[in-house]
Amino acid sequence: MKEIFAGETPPAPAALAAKVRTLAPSMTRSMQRVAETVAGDPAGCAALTVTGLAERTGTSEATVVRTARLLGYPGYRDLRLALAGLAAHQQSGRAPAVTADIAVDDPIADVVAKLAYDEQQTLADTAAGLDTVQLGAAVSALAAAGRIDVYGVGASGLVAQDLHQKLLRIGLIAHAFSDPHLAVTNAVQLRAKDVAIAITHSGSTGDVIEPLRVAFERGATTVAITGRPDGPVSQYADHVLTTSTARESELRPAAMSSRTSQLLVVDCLFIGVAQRTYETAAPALAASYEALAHRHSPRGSQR
Amino acid sequence: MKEIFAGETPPAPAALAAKVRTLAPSMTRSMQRVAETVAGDPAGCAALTVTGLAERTGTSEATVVRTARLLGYPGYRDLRLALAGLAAHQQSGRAPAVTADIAVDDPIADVVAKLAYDEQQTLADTAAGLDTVQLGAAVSALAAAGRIDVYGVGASGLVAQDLHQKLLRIGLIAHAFSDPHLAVTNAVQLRAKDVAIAITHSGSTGDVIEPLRVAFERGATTVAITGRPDGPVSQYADHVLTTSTARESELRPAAMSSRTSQLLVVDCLFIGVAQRTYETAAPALAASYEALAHRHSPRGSQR
DNA sequence: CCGTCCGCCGAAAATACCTTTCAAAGGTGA
DNA sequence: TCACCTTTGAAAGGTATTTTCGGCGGACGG
Repeated sequence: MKEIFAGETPPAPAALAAKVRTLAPSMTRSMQRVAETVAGDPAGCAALTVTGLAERTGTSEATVVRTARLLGYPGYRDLRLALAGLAAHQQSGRAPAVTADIAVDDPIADVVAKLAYDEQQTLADTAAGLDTVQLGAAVSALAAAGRIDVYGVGASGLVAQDLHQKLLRIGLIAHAFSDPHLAVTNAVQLRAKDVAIAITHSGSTGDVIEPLRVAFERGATTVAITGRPDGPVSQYADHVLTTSTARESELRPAAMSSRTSQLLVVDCLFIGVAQRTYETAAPALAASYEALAHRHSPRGSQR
Repeated sequence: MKEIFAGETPPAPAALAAKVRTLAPSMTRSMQRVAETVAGDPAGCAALTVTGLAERTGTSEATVVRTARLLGYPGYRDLRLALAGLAAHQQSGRAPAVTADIAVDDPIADVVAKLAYDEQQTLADTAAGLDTVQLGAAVSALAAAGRIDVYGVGASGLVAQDLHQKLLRIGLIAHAFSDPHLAVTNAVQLRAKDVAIAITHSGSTGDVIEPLRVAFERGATTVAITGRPDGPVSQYADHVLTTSTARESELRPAAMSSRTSQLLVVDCLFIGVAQRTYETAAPALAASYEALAHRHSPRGSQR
């Protein structure tokens, strides 16, 4: 678990709000105050010195610097620069309207609009926060893998299956496990050239970490897709792909936005692998399409 | 002679290049060098300290500060902040390339951007095209249903399972079938108060239409979630919810965007039902959250 | 051609700001 | 309750920025 955090986050362009949300759970109270203040008013904070921001948040300079570090910057100075950039950025793109939470008495049309907006937001945040270097490394590993195991339980289990289906379609040998026992017993079979992928929003789902650990110890390349890159799962992951965490509410469980985010990551992995293995992937995709065609409207369909 | 410049120029937003040109004649040689460097590469200069910029322009710190003053900023620090903002601004200006298709040789970062953009587009299209009346009717049927069966095969099967999981979470009696035989044999059991939902992008997947037909004939309320509302599946559907179809390409199969679209519809159904059955849904959601909590980070996480 | 003046320039001192260290306060589990 | 670990802010320690100040070079008049 040596340098999991080394270069974990690039300077971060505009996805600051998303990053704050992602990292908030792993922050201490005072750091959260700082992070929220910063995310809430980038422009205002950019004008403040360390001391100023410390006063405004009722904390100390040290805490402000610590927060800046956690957000991926070398120090406060750089956070401040990023803040200035972000301020200029959102100055141009005027604010949207449907930021409100979904309420019990919202008419159905509002629900549609808000959900769509939230999911779009989640996608944007995920894309902005995704470390393309890690992604590229994961793609390379997948493209060269002899065998690929994907672990996920609950809502993440469906994402695991989605990835599984996709990889099969381009001719790779992949398996998806939702059963922790099966996952572990199969993980034991993995060799150095193989790849194991764990999908967990919380980053601390034991049922998923365990098989990844086994795969890691067997020498396989391991990938974690998680919303908590600092969580336990990262200990056994060679490459960590961070999904974004949207605000949740009583009616909108976290599973919903995490799923959207995870699926985007999975899609990126898939496309990336398909590019690398184009020679075999393209015909395989075409073949699977062909094979399905005749299953559409074979019976019935008399107008 | 301190405040000659006080209030002379406002912070200056993005018209820095223009200001440089305007003020250039009144500048001394070294100051012009600094100003031109800054105007030429705002992003690069934003990363430099006073000393760095002084070296790069072959001048001294004092000159850099003097230049910053002349440009209307209190000091170099503020010029640098403005520079960072300007850099971010013109960074965002160059992003219209994402409308293009995903190519085999796209760098991974482009893949991420394009995929995210496409999926966002799909969401917007779906939300815009969704018939809220049909949706409301479907929600009512679900909220009042005694039993709910969901059919979907292939990629749509995962969506069916997603809906299934969600409905279970709020205490409804739901089942998802990917196996056409099981689906049909179970559809026979449905009664008038029950609901059957078929999910098929093509609208003509026989394996899914067949159980829906059975359910329809048994008198259950039937719902179709399809990208082809004019397809055969609609014959047996009381309510048709239309998903949007994004352009697909060789590398990006239709399944990808249809899934995004279907999931949004499913989410809307879920939230809608949760609203209608709030009294029972809220505690059920809370309970399922509670039940899962202790499965997170049971082991590991030393450090 | 020389001397003096004037304004530009940069080295270095002075200051403001940022970062690090360290010890105390607060919380947690045994 | 105690020991231990985490969090936190005060203050020391560094760096970056600003200011000061004297030198340098050109311009102009003698």
